[in-house]
Amino acid sequence: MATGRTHRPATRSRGIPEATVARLPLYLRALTALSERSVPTVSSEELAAAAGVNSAKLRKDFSYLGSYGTRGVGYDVEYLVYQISRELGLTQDWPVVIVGIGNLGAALANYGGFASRGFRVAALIDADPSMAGKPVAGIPVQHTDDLEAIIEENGVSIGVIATPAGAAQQVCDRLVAAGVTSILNFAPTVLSVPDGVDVRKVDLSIELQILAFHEQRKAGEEAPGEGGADTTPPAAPPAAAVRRRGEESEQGPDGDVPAVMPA
Amino acid sequence: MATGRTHRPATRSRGIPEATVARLPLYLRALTALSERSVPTVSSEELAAAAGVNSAKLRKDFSYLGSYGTRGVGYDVEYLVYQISRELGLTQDWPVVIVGIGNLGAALANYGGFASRGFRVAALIDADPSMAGKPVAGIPVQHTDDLEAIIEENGVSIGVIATPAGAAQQVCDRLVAAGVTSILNFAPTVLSVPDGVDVRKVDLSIELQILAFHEQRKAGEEAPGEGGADTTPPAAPPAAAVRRRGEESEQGPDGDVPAVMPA
DNA sequence: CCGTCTTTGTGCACACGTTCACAAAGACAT
DNA sequence: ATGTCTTTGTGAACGTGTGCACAAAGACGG
Repeated sequence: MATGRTHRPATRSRGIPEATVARLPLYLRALTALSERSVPTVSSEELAAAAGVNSAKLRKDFSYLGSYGTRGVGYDVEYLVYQISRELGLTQDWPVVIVGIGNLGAALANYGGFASRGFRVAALIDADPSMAGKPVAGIPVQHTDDLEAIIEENGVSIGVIATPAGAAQQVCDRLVAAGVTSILNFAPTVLSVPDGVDVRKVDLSIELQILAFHEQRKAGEEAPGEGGADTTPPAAPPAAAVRRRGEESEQGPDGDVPAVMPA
Repeated sequence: MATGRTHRPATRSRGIPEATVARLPLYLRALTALSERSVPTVSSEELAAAAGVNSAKLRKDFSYLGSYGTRGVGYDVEYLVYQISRELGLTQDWPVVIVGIGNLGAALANYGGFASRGFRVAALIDADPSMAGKPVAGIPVQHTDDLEAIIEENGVSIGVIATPAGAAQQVCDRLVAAGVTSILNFAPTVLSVPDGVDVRKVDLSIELQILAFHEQRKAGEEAPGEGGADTTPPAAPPAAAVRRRGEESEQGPDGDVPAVMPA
């Protein structure tokens, strides 16, 4: 039970809200593009459009960083690029390791956007001995046995897990034990980590399921009277669990999908 | 300016909160694992632990679906699997196309978790003529020219974009024009889509930058007096933009990083 | 049939995030 | 200098999400 926390209540450390932090990279990318086109300044309106957000939100986000920006003019692109980079910690180099060099791991290793912004692939690690030494994206794959040594030697604090689900927790534990305190998890599993370790997950399957939900919603609203069960009615509920559905006063008052009553 | 909406305010269609929808796949995965182990029932406490969330949150999430579950006992695993699957629209098959068969696209095509839950890779599409016909993950790659025909023939409503950033918007436009209404975007760009089209993005670079932020935060708190600028002080702000920083009454009252004063 | 014990379902309070709308700050022209 | 005009920075209102804590529901034993 007390193995480790999975949720992260400690995020609200100081100052910048988590939602804002998550948008900073977006702003940074838009600003970088402007910088490459030698645009000297942008208004919040323009930048917001480029980043795909609301201009008020953008201004509030920036207000957490400080009062950069000039009223009546806008923001100095170069200056803002630097400020956001600094805030995100991109003025220094972050060595990362990728564990699990299958299809996905290899794709990640080859991904250009990695190195572009302060991140450097320090090592590729795989459990398959036959992969050892084989270069992927110009970097020789190393064996899992050396994981701890690699982490320590390179001062790695960010690890990327691209292993099968079954191996993820074990790899995670070893990474954490070796000193990694931030993990990006591509394996479809919930990772347990001790306090102080950040985990972010990227899960293709989950994203698709969320899309499917909305997709179904759209289809059901256009063509009503179709969104019922179309496969075999499933196992019956334990006893008399199927009863109300939107009865208390909550929920929408329109023709809802009735709870499937089997048996 | 009025090219298309990027934010999605239309999500709150009816009933189930977006945050809950995003967690349903998590519950479903945990439940499926239990189902395979032939566990008949789970309590909210157990299931919450398996899904890495708070049990109160889980119960509230389920309460939006209806009153499945038996007090004093818990939830019937099989029944709940079905209910969530149905709610997510996984009782039907969703044909998807993957556009851009590079390293990442190929990895996605090979990803097993795809087919496992209602999703079927209907086609792989790439702009490179030399790839046409070449099988990836057992599916022959087709050329971009046939995109519209493929979408229509297969009734595809979900598209995955794994192209380089430069091509993403163009591909997106074609997908949408051909009838796709949900897009999963792996390209590091903001996509503009008309109302009614859902876009979810997966961006490795952004995730890493968020981790870097927290990583820097951790390092800065442990060893104070180190987290300053360590690269060249950047371009000067436009005029006199650098002034206050946490002066109004907001922000943490401790020794903050002073705004770098260049020149 | 009644009492006890477990676990759900949810009202309520609070925290977080978003958006509006406007005063204040400065650029720029005259 | 002074006035006008643009755009920032932010107070305040609102909406969404989270977590506590407890009443109600039902299983189960006697």
